[in-house]
Amino acid sequence: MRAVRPLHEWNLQPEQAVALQKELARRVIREDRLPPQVQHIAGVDLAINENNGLARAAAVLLSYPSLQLEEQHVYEEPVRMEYIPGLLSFRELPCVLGALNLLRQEPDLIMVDGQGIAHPRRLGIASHLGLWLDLPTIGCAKSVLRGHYNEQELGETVGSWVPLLDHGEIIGAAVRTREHVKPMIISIGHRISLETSIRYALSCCRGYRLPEPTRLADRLSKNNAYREPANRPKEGQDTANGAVQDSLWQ
DNA sequence: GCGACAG
DNA sequence: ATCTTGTCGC
Repeated sequence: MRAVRPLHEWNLQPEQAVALQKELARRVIREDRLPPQVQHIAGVDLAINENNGLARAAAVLLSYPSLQLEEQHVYEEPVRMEYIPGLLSFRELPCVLGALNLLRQEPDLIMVDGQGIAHPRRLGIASHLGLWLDLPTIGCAKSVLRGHYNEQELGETVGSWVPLLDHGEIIGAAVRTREHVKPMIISIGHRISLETSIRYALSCCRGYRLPEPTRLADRLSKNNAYREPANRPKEGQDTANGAVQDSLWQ
């Protein structure tokens, strides 16, 4: 993907990061500023391997609306910061950017595993990423960080949704992406409206709770992460080698 | 002081 | 995020 101008430093103290978030939040665009024809949607996620201290980010690119997988990349680097609620982007974004940088095709829209503006300072990881790349983004979280919604009024059928409210302000929506399953928390990331965000989130679902972009990125970030079965001889491998390795197991 | 707290 | 077996329901 094209190179972008860094917005700021990443290695900041928590209080500096908080101050920066307040500053950046003012730049988030909450209206639709995306191509009339969205043809490619990217999904990103990150997993951590506690065995080696590495964070592995995954970026996938899907065609839209067909949702065919066109690209998938992973990028690893050491975990740089502990998890602090509200400061997730400072822990995960540098690595996520590394994965997105491997894309050949620039996406029209990016879906992120986490909040957009449904955040204490209105700058969740999706919004932060959108500002950094100046691309439309949507926050697709599995749970609430900030705000509340009325569970009673949320229907059980796919497509129903209720607003996520923070002291009366609408900061997102609880969206039923799958029947009888906990709703996704969808919020504006950047350069998109809430209504449009919900529309894309739903049109990217294929029978699972998570929209495909995020679901596939989530899977990719975990699958390659520390999953090499021990010495299992492969087809066509020298039998003598297998014998030697078998003996080493004794 | 107590509760809440993306991933 | 990660751990972790069975279990309830469409």
